[in-house]
Amino acid sequence: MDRARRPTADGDRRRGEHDKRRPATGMDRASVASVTRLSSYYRILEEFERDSLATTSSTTLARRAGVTPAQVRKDLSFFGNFGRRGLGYNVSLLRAQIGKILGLGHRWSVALLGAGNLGHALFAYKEFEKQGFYIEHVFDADPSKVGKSWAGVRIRDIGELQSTHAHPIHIAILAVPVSAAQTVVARAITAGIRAILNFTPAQLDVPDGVIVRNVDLAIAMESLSFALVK
Amino acid sequence: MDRARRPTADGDRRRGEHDKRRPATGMDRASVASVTRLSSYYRILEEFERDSLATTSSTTLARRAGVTPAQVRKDLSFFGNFGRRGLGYNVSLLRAQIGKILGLGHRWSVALLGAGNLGHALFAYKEFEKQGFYIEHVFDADPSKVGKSWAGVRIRDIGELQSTHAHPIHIAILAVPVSAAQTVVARAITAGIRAILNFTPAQLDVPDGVIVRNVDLAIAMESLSFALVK
DNA sequence: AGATGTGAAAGTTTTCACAGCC
DNA sequence: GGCTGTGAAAACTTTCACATCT
Repeated sequence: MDRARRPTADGDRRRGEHDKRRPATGMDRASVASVTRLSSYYRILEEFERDSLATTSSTTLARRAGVTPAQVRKDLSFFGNFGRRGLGYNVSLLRAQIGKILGLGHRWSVALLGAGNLGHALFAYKEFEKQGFYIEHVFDADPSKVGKSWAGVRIRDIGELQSTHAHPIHIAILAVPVSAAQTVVARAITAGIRAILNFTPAQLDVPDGVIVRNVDLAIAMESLSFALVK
Repeated sequence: MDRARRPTADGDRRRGEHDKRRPATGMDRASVASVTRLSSYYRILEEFERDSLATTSSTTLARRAGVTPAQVRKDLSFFGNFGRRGLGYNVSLLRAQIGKILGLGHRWSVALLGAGNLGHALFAYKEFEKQGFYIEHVFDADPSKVGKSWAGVRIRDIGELQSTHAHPIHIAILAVPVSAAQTVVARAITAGIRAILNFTPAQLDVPDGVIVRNVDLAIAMESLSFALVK
């Protein structure tokens, strides 16, 4: 099978791999780093909106996000012209536009794979629902967990992942032991899931068209110890 | 106070900010991305060692890590010449050398700030101790939690963070509510902590010389929804 | 032959600097 | 004067390709 070739260790992925020769839009030109920054602008704008600020500028936004004003403008320019020269940006309009870019208008159905400690913490994590990510399915392999419920969601056997679901599952959160990671991911893909947030240290092997973002906690820690020791 | 200027939203940081005009060593030339990859090579080498492989090559390592062989060699070249031309790398030697680069020889003393759901999951996360990160302190502001113990570690009031400690705390894991993030971080810094793994969505304001790595779970999720919707 | 280590080339991202608009 | 949007320059990262060693 033809498999994705080159995800960076921390979950980035180069672009331009399977261009269909459409004219390049902002979608294609913006890097993962740029999209990550959009998320942080979005958070800041939510806050500005709560504080009833009507307008803002790339300078203000940049200071809060810890980047340069030029970077803010460049990031936004990949997707359109959202500001007005001389005036800046309308806070709620810009927030809405970024939200649309990030796909935050949708209600995303998420499956949690692995109901251990980490799985439970992620299940309880409030920020996900705020942004439209609903963990509506929980799967685990441990018979002592299967059948129990978390906040009304029944934990089902991981084998049931591939059974037909009334509604499609958009995203899987992978929080199983590293030894089970590849097997479980293969099942998720068979079940039609095309986006995976991977909390295991495993380097997942997925077919083209499936998106993986790695959150490796130990690696993040090691980048700190590297900085401390250097 | 003079403050750190430009961490990228996902925790990267440009180099070359306060060069002391020493000749550039690998430590300075290697990017955060490169160090992240070193961590993943380290994991793979541990596995090779368990499988009793004596030697390996940049090609083998690269395939497993999902990068190119040239990248493996370049990453390593920032820190030294660990291989032998024509022969490849000695698995255990290379693992040891990378471990040293990453500061994995040490026993790092870690304080967990915030004993909520996420904090508990991180406390229980096995990979940390395997790499030398020991969560020896847990702090929380909630009086109903203070005084309880997790696996022999007593949860203390966050106010005690600044009391003198017999042994220094090297790293703080920040898992408090976002509203408390900046206050708690200021205390951690007063207590002498210079490295922070930040699980809150807050953009932390820290003095120069303090290292922050952000793990923003909602942002990781948003980068998936962006890819799904585009 | 087979592999590393590394300058140089290619590619990507960030910053600069300024035209254009309010 | 203030601020955006953007080509061009600078900086940085990855890949190439080959000298060098076993």
